[in-house]
Amino acid sequence: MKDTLLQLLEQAILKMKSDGLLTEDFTPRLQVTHTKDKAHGDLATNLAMMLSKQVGKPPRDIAQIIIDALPESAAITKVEIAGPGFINFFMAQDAQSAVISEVLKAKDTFGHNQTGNGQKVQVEFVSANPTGPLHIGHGRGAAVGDSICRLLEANGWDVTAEFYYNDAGQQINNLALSVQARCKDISPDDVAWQKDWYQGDYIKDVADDYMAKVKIDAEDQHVIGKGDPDDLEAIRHFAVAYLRREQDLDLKAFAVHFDNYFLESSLYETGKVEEAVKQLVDNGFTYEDGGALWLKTTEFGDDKDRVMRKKDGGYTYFVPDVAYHLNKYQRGFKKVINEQGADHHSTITRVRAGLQALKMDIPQGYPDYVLHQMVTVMRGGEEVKISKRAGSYVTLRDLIDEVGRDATRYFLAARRAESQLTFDIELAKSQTNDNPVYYIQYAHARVCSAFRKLSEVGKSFDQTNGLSQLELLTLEQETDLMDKMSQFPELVKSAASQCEPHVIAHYLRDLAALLHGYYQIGSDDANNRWIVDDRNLCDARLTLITAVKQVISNGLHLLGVSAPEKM
RNA sequence: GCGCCCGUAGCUCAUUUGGAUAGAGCAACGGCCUUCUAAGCCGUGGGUAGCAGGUUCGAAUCCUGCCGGGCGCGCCA
Repeated sequence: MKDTLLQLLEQAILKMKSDGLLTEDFTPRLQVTHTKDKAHGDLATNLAMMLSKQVGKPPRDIAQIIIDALPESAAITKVEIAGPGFINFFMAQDAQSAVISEVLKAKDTFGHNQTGNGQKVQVEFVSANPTGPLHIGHGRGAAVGDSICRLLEANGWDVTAEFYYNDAGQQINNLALSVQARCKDISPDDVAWQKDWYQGDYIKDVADDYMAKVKIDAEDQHVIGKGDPDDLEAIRHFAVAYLRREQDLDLKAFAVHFDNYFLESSLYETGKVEEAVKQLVDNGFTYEDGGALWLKTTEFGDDKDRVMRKKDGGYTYFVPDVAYHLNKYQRGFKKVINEQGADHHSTITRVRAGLQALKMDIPQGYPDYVLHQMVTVMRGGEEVKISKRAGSYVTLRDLIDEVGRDATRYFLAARRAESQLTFDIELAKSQTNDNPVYYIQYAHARVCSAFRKLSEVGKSFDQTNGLSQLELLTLEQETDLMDKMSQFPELVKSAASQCEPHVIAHYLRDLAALLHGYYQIGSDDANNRWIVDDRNLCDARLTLITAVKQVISNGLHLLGVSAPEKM
């Protein structure tokens, strides 16, 4: 419907150009929006106001010129000039109902497009260090990142979801030392316990399994506990595998899938870190000071230079990160999106600076970042403090077990990433109308329920007939649903380009509300029920709600939330 | 102190890239089950969009300065 209007407006602009009202090289960015208020018609454009300066006439006069230049179309029943110069379009009922057959034809691909044109894009998210179970912050990253992947796929991109394991460096040493201490029955209360060791109970579990020579089957490694508390290397290997497996299980429970797991350690093993460092040194962007090697990140917008190689000879964390992102680029990912917690935002400047300093013609803004702000967990009105060291934190797995996967994913993806998020466990758990997840799922289930009722009362549904009777759908609730569904494709497009999955959540809430309202008018007046005696009207209505059910299902899928048939 | 993010109804949040009278849900209040699922619907009240300027036909949205909150500012990751 919107596309039809856009084409008509383009023709009008061409005509205005040939009439000499617009210069040939002027191509305005056409904007057609769905109106909020039905008194303003179905669609509206601000074109006249945008052309005002170029043409040198008042917007309302230009609006009239545009209308005169507009080709005749059966899709439009009325055009009005309103307010400061909006042009409002009232669309014909059959132009509105066309969306229903589009949905039913495209089914689970309705709303999809080919904007990405099959190009490769990599989304890196979660990337938790293998030093402990995933917590709710990782959960937010998982929910948002996975949803971005689904959105990009729906927009025709060739998506690779990647998890980067920082399995090298000091923190892994601390992990190994913590486990070793536990193997030797040293507990956090003992004086021998170092303050930067990990205290959580899970460390004890790792130590027990290591000593008991348990076999660990992680995603791509299989390790058997050696049982020797003095072999730190064996402990390290075992602990990393153990925690990777735990994280894999967390992600599986969360229905988040990764195409590739990338190990930081592999960058050292293949010499990629050394290569990158050499390149940076050769390009003259480094210097030695105080026994350390520095990168001149200030030449790329940083507020101070950063140490690359410490006095002790080890590299700081962002050096392998630079090598890693060079590797992404060399793997052919011209577009890369990194979804991370905002507490790591200072790495952005460093990684980008490092990539520029390599002089490998990597574009300046590479890679893209989506940063999510911190999550606060509330339980019974009290904030649950998250402390990894103390081990007193809500793990993602606990949350999924207690709240459920669908609700957890929905709540974590339903807010803009940049805003701080309060996760209320009681609210997410509640199976009442407070909870938007169930509200939306119920709308889906309600349609399914209607079809179960249909067969109970011995009636049947003829969708082909329904599609030929759509003109019977003239109730306000019916045209509202059509209008809402027709917005879904645009939303999928903008949500992907902006990396904003939360708009899908809000859209679904609105669509579900319209569906529930449509159901309800059948209670007030039996003539308005979905299942009615009039065969044609019944088929038409059931065709409409079948389409709505499909769109809800498609939207929920983008969020990784299930669409139950029954609740 | 410096950098990034945020500030919209009592609470949690939207606002389709600058559009029309800023919208939902929850909470409060009043209605609706002889029903295709009441996990639902309808109605009422609730706003100086942190504050002050600026940009323009038009600003919650863009710019500047304050105020408030979060995160970061390590030769940790």
